[in-house]
Amino acid sequence: MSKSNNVYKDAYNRCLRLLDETRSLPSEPELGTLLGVSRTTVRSILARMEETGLIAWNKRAKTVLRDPRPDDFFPEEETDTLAEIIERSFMRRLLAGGAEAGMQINELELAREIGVGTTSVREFLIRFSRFGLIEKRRNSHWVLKGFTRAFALELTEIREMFELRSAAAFAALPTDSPVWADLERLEDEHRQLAREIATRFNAFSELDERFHRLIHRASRNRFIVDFYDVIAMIFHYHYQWNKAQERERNEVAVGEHLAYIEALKSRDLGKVDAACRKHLKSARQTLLTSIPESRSPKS
Amino acid sequence: MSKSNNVYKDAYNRCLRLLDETRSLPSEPELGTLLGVSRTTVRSILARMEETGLIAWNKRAKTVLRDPRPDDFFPEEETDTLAEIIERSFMRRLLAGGAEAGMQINELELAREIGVGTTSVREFLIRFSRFGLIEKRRNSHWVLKGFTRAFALELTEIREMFELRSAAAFAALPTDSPVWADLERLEDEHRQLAREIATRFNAFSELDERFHRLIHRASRNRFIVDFYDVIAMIFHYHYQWNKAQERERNEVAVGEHLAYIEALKSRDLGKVDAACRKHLKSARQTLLTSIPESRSPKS
DNA sequence: AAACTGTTTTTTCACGATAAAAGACATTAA
DNA sequence: TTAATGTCTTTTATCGTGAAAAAACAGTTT
Repeated sequence: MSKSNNVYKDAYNRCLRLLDETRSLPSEPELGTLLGVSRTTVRSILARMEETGLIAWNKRAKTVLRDPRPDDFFPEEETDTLAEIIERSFMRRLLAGGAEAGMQINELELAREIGVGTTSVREFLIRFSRFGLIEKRRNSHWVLKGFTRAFALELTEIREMFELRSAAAFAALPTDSPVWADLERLEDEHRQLAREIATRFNAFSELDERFHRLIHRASRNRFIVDFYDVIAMIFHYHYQWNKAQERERNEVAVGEHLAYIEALKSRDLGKVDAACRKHLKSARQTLLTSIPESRSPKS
Repeated sequence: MSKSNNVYKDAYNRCLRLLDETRSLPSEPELGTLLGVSRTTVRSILARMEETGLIAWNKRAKTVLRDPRPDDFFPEEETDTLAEIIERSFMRRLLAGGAEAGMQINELELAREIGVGTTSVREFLIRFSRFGLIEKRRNSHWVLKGFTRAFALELTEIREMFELRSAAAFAALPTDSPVWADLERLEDEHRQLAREIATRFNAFSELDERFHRLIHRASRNRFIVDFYDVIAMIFHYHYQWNKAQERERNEVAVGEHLAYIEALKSRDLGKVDAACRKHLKSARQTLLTSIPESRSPKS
């Protein structure tokens, strides 16, 4: 089977959505940058669109013939990367109980269960290892360290250290820095969400990530910026896992973000520190309450 | 070729050194734990030792017949892991000039040049990416970010944050904690080295790593402990690269370590902070002076 | 019966091969 | 003569395969 063409399928679907807006498509290189793929892939997309009668394609002329129908799209699940598929499978197993700390992870078994080659699983595990949840025994298997209370505490300790520093750096940024406009925009989005919190509360997690990433970027330190990947990953699955009082939690968080933004805009380091601390404290609390008490944390 | 038997060869060599000390070898499982390999490998080793007339092997009886000769050993280079070989090759290219920031890395070319499969190179690059020196373009090549001044500054910023916190945690450890004995032992080694600094100054880098790892471990935070891998890696190659004034630098560092150890033993947080800061500052300076001025740091 | 040795099965590690995707080069149109 | 299209080459992503190494099982010895 060697390689799935999910890049093509995903780009094709995104290109279909473009069709609604225009009567004719731009040049191949332009489409390429627009979709984030190479011209080779763009041409496959165009070829198929011609075949299915969506467009007429002759050299530079790419005229839209009809609007895309639902069945023109490739099914969602065929557009995922292998890495995403493996990650989801792995996290499901990890969170859906029975994942005791110390348990060993079998590459071959995982690969068979997901229906992929061992190489992909190996590469996934290597990439995943930086999240601190698994560990490799030299020349041997991987060991699961478990999504425990200790893990959450270690993670949040670093997070707090990094974010306090980033927030301070943010506040010290010159007034003409473009981040202030970004912050303004995020503030608007927060206010909007606050108004519609009753119905749109699940839109928070995405906004949360963008907000914190903006702040972390102010540190101008790749290790701090990269570490947010760990946090984002954990919170991503945590949100899916723990739906208890989601609406209330998010409402509180939006309020804290707004206060935090206010503090940043004041550029008063004392206020920034206080607002940041307050938010991080409740974020930690949220994470901690969702973790079941650890059983017997051995070695 | 599929897989080299470097585990066997390395364990065999180490086992040869064991032969000098005893008249007969222990049981297979015991040898296994001693050498850190499985019983399967132990049996291969014993089989070969019997063949070459080093021992007589009959079930439990493994009597040493003669002392090992130099030519009994496998050549050193055959005992390295593929990962080590790739890392060395890669770092040599990276440090030996011509490694401009922004340059792209070609898996296939690297693999061919080193004479290994692409899979091993890919896995190496994924593992190596956490050091922050390279970055992956989705569905495409890796990009070298370069061993620049900016990199060194970002690295040391985190290092200082982590070490100051770890040192404070260390000083707060209860008196009956085993780390105090470890520290005592390290202090002795430092004193010894200080006395013989003229001849043994290159023994410092190994001692340095052990000392700092001991301190970082006091943080009881996996992210802090793991981050020392990044530091260790950089300093390892940095030591090989920059030999200028090595003796003087190391002499100074040993002195700083001793003051640092003294401060830790006093358990006075103010003193610890001061000693730690002082040492980290000069460590940063050392690293920075060895990096040539960056040319044009783009994007 | 506890700990060892002998044997078999399973898993990890690394390779070469192949389709997807990217990239480079040659050609043509505006 | 610039920027597109058409064509060809190279690189990346993924798999199946096989040897090395680990692990499990079964039979022995003390």
